Amino acid sequence: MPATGTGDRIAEALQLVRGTLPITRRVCQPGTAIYEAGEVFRSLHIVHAGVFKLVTRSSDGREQVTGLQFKGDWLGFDGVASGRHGADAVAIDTSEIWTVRYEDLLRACATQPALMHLMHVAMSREMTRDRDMLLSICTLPADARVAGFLQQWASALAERGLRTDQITLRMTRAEIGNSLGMKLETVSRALSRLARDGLIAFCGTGRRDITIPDVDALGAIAGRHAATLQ
Amino acid sequence: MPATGTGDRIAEALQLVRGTLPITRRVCQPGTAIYEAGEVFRSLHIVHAGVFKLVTRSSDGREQVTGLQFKGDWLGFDGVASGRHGADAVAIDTSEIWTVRYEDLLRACATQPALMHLMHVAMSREMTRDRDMLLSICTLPADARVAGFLQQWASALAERGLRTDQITLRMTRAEIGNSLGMKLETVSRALSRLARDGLIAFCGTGRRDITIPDVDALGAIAGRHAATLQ
DNA sequence: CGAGTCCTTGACCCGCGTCAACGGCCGTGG
DNA sequence: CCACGGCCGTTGACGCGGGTCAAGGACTCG
Repeated sequence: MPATGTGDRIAEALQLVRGTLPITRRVCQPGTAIYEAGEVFRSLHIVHAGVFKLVTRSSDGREQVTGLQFKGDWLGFDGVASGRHGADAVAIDTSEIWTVRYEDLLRACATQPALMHLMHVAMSREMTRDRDMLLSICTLPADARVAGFLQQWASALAERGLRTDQITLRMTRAEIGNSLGMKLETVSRALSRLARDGLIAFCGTGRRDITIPDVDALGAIAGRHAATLQ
Repeated sequence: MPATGTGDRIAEALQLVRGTLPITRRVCQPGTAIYEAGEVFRSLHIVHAGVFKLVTRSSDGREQVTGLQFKGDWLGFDGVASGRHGADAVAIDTSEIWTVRYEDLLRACATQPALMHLMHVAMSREMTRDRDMLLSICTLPADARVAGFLQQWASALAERGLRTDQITLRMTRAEIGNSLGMKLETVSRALSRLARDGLIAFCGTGRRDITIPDVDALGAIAGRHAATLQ
């Protein structure tokens, strides 16, 4: 499958960063944290391969997956405001991360407007995504949220030119549930219902590999529910 | 009550922007929208007085309050990524807004690192706030969310040096509920329970003016619930 | 004084959380 | 080789928090 326009944009962005800044690369195994909440903020990171989850914690022990970052997404913006990170960034797949010192980035931005805009776009996109997430969680029932999650995952892969005919979820049911504001049993049931209705199909031995015959049909089930509201 | 450290920071930030950029000022009545979802993005806005809500909408008619912005907060970042706004920004009180063209801002940032950092801090803070919101909504029961909402509102006022002994909620129960992911009846019941337990008290004729004898006690009820989880 | 909006409170119900049992897949060690 | 325990996923039964529906009170603006 050829890279899409968005995929090209991501590649260009990565090029631009690599061309204008000193970066360090690092490969991470699933489970390793790039940074953790409370750590002093010094650097930003760009996902070059793999997937990361952002985990926000409260002082009393509650925790919440507040974002999933794919290739081209940035990590670490949460530290800019206070000088300390506000979440953990954990690899959920074998991943490669590029790291740039925030200081270097600021300096480079002064002479490279394109670079600055790039960063702003990344932050802006992330804010929009967070809000869409909030919208889904607050207004959709469990099944639609799971369907939306799969659709988002699939389109994230598609944008990056990766195969979407067969998808391997790199998260447990509990993690998916946490990121969607529901419990693991609810995720399991939702997936079973989606499979029964033919919107997805499990393949392979484990139950983490799925195929999505029609991505748009998945996205439509959110709308279908909303329609019954009126 | 004297301005706190944070209040000073906000004042300084406003000074810096006004000193280095052409801005336009505008006073808004409650209900007026600074921008709406879908509009072409050209400018950023800084709240100079009053309160704004951000309303995110889905294509099928669901809508969600995804943020409240007080003095010193910025509006419009959601438009940077795509060139179009992704939400409505609506005044919920008589407010004054300062507007700067994004283009001008970028130019000024090239020579004024402090200005650039200021903007980054504002974006970063907003992302952190969004995620804390998600955490609350996904992990706390209704009463604790309402308590947290009041606490946040009170501390937003306190940071800006405004009186917090008596607070006027500038939103209907429906709006509060929407922003917290619950229905207006649930908000009403939660407030009644908080009042019965002495954590808040209604004052004045309408039921929008409340006093909070102990702000920290309000914040603690979230933790109290979390403690029972273990 | 009437209409409209907002808020409160009760009664009922349902989606999802909780608890529990069970099966599959893995790595480890006898 | 199989036995074992740990983790993950599925499914059922049941209960509860909060959504839904409905009635009524308080305030505001004509």
